[in-house]
Amino acid sequence: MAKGVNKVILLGNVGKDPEMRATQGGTVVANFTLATADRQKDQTGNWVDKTEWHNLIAFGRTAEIVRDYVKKGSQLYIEGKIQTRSWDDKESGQKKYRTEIIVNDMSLLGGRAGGEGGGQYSGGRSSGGYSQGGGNYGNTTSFDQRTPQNDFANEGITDDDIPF
Amino acid sequence: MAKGVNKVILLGNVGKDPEMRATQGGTVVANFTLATADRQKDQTGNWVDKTEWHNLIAFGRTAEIVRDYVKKGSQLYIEGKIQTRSWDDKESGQKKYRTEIIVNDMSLLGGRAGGEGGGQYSGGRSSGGYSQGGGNYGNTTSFDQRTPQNDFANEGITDDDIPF
Amino acid sequence: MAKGVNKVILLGNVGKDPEMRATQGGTVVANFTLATADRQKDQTGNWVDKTEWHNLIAFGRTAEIVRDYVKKGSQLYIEGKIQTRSWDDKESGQKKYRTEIIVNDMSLLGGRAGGEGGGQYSGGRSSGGYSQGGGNYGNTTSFDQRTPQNDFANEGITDDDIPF
Amino acid sequence: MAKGVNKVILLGNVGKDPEMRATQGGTVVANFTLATADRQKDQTGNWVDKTEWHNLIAFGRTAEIVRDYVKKGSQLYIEGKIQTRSWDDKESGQKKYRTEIIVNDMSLLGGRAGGEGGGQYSGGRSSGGYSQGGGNYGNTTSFDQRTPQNDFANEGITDDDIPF
DNA sequence: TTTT
DNA sequence: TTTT
Repeated sequence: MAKGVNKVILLGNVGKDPEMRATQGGTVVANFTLATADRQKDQTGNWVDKTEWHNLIAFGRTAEIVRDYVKKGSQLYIEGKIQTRSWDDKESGQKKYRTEIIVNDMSLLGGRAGGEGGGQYSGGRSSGGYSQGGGNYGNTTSFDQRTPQNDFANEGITDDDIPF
Repeated sequence: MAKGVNKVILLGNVGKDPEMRATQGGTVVANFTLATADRQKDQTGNWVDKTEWHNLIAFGRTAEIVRDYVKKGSQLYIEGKIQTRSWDDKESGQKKYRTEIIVNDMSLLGGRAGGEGGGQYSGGRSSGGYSQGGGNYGNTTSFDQRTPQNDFANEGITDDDIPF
Repeated sequence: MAKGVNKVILLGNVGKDPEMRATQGGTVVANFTLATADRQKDQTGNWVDKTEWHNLIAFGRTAEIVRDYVKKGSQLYIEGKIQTRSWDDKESGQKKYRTEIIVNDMSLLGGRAGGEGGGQYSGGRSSGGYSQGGGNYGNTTSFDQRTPQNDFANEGITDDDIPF
Repeated sequence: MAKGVNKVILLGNVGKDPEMRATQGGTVVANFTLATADRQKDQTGNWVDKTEWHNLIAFGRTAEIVRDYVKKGSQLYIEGKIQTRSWDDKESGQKKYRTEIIVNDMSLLGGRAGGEGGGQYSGGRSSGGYSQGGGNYGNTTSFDQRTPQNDFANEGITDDDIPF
């Protein structure tokens, strides 16, 4: 089979500084949110602004770029795909779902990124460049990967969920 | 403001015959699922097929076309946007989320649509054509809209959620 | 039939201030160019930058927004479709082709647009809003529409080419 | 730099059997046309069908798949980018332009492909897989690559135009 | 002809 | 939680 298309294009602003993690296998993972502003008519026919929030996740080289250049407020263009993970919530016993956009391509736009100057990066196909070995960035960056195997424990993510 | 983009492009096959409903206001609503097949490498480097399921929702004129032409197995091209609704689950008291693709454009492809011949339709921008008045299709179609106001009660949808 | 898709997504910078014209029927028309930067490998395996130039054309309400907010240097996100027009070149007698992107949606990004402050606009579906009657903007804007019927004479465009 | 996006999505039918060629360097090249059907309003407000023809070009592994599975009538989903080449026409001395869609991704749909059964293929990112060495397909396929270096001579294409 |  |  394999004749599907699952493509997402987003342009919006980052809600918070990305959260950096790593898998057991050492793959860098970045989680962040993106707000896309929409304008639509309400029942009375008035135009109202509506913000949709998206959960984004990046892996490997793309995640490293997110770590280095993306921050709260950054304006981003994103290409990715939709993925819904599910797991059994330990507390309630209920099945839980979380829909995320896996980032494949990215362009940092000229938005007022939080701080000091803002990097400029446009991701390519990240062709073959995923650094899966994990690196020595542990103590030079802001995230703690001492126990990466537990990072997603509460929502059941494992290395099996890494899409490559 | 309002410089966001929230766009989804899907190409896949419909999982079940669409479920038809209507809002209190009489807007026709179609819910269905779409499977997009993907091929990705697993940890051992082998190519494995993976199917992603998407929840789709169409309104008004688009929903009527879904009702008339889309069935289990239909191969569809879809353009839409991502929307995540949330509500408080009455049983568990937990906050629940459901991410859906709101269908804006649609093309029926030549896939093996369930049955007798298959309609052919390519949705345009549905330009101004949403029939919000509800119609007299109640007893000529397969869905029961006697109590449309209750259709989404279990997941908290109201006319406020209709995006136009 | 009608099951086609013809969609273009561009993100880049405007090359020159837009040229404004009008058709005989009074529809405002904006022509401008957009540069999209690409990075690709050359034969020796080095990454080289390459700029692709696109001819964009907007009509009606969208053209008015281009006129009012877009200038040389503006960073734009564009959605549109590809259209190739052909005509017989009067001088050489040869068939000539010109491929253009018809702009359907547009978002002005935070790029350093030429001048004084820069407007912010994100085009919607231009839903039903094309002002086809022509207006009294003749002497309040920078373009001269006294003889609109001649504007495209050299490349054979007529009102028939306006896609709506 | 390098924050551009140049993306094309097409869904339509192939106009003729693809023409296969090869560059001096041995890269397989496929040229074909794709028709996308559109429905738009004419001046009198009637809906008229309009077909837009696109020139497509595929390289390497993607071209081989085109050669093996695509034929006149095939229904295709395409992702690619726009590229305009220019050269000086030797006869008239005029500058000539040709806009093409470079195919990056492709899905064969269930349309009535010319003949005997139709292959099924969905191109991935063709990640790193372009076979640039040329192969021994010379006498097993329908195209003659004895003098590949001359194939594009009349429109000035060289290996420099191959985008990788 | 743009942009970084 | 972003942005204008």
